Amino acid sequence: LLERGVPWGQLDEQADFSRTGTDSSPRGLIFMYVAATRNALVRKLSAATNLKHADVERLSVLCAETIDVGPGRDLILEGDPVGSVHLILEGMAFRYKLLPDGTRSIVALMVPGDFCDLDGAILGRMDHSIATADRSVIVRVSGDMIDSLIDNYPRLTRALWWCSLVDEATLREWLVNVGRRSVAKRMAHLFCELHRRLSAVGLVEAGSFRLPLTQSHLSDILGASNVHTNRTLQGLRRRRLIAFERSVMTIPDPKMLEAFVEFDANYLHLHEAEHDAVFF
Amino acid sequence: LLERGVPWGQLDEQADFSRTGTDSSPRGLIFMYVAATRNALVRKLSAATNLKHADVERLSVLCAETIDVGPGRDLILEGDPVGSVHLILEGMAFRYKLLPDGTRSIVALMVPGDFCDLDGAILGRMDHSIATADRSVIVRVSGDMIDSLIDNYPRLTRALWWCSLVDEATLREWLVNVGRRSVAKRMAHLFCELHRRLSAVGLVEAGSFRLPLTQSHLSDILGASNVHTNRTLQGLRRRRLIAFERSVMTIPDPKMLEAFVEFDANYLHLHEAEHDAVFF
DNA sequence: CGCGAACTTGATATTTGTCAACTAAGGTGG
DNA sequence: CCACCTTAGTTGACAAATATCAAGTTCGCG
Repeated sequence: LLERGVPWGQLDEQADFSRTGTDSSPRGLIFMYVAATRNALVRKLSAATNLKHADVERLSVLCAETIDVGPGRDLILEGDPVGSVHLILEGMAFRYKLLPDGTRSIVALMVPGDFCDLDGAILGRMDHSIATADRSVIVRVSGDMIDSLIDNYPRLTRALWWCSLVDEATLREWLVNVGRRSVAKRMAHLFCELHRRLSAVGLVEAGSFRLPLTQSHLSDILGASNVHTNRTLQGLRRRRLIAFERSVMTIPDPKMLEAFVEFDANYLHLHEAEHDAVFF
Repeated sequence: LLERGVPWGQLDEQADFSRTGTDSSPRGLIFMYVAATRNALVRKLSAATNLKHADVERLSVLCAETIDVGPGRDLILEGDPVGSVHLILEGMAFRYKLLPDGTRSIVALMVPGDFCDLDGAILGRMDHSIATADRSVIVRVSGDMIDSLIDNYPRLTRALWWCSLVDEATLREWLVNVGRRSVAKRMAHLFCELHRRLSAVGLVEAGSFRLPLTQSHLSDILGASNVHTNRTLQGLRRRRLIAFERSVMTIPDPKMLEAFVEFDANYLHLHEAEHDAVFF
């Protein structure tokens, strides 16, 4: 759905009308349609809040400058001041903290449509680091733009705030996960979550999605040792709850996996409200 | 510092000038001074962002209606729609989730100056429950007020957003804590955090603060069993790192406790910026 | 003075971590 | 195209951390 490296600003004339079924739309609506189709962020926000034409246009304008980053690269480090905000367009990134003994703890995964350091921009300084897990296409938005957005676009501000609150809700669920579930269930829960989140942005096909994480990444997400993560993964494979190789995760029966952990997706706040303002 | 049940709006004439050392302040400044002294929220926000006179006044107006709640009472339950927002004035509350098997996981502690369900107000529905840990005085702000605030007070909106981002940062640190530290260190880390947070709102006296949590609460925060929590607590007591009885926590040597867990308070974002706009 | 909740203790079971070796896969220079 | 090298993944044996179970004991309060 997202074509690698094509800035949305240039996509106006490539609109696919199969969904609107009309060619009499004013240019602005075409733009919005393209943006909404191509941009996981706009899609996410539209599902949750009632954005108006001007909001979506403004949001799309933000996304002029994209950068292409290889896998395993730090985007920003703990302690850095934050001047600009990054938004994942393609690929995957993660938030992490290093303990004094060198142990790593991964505290969030970011998929297309997610902001990386919106929090840092408001708080002023990063209290954690961010790195890519995969080759990624990322939009850089200047801090000034965020500031002016807060001053002039209350609906958009609310939408971005909404984003950071969904991140927070996810963090709460991860905390429950690590605090109160066995490693096998933690792992299954993580995979259920990713399945849902990636489905929501159209990145799951036939139960499969790209998951560019090593077992070491998984360990640092789940708070487990590498050895135990390895054995747990094998356990889930043996039960045919998942298949995972070469960075491709396949969940043959999502219902079964969700039943295994009694997964409740409410915390992801997907499809929270029916949107009505984006296309009309 | 906070006198039980006295709405701040009525405190104008009770101002204590010991800190300003002047009696020529215009009435507005007196009001702001009182609000900033009495209201942990205003204090917190002022430390982080540059609020103007009108912002502080607006913030104080929000706090007209207070309610008094006993300990161990649910304020709001998972799944509830959120119509109004609660702010802790006095006491302590916590966020929690219940797993299908009845296990509880506590995912946040709220102290005076913290919002309870600002997240629910923006997201629309609670994805977790909130209960008091102690008898508490709580301000109820209507959702409409929050809405109009977002539309008309961008600086305040940013300040409230800032609050929710600090909550998020705290959640990340809790996740690291539970995922990567032994129970003893988790516990020490929690106590370090509370010491800092309560100090910031003036609730620590001579190394002691009220901590109305049972060992069962602690277990559900730390992701440990009751028995293990009990033994770990005894271990910290034996090493004279803490004293904790009758809901009073005493930390004889905070430096020593912080050294024990290599505590780094950056994530709390206290004293982030020097404020200049509140008193002048 | 008695009752329930909170706390404490010992014995034992389970989960998970650590260590040390080994195998497989992908990438690189000759 | 192969030899090498590095990283990721795998395995078994063992140790440590933590949970569970089943009794107590103490504390606060009516």
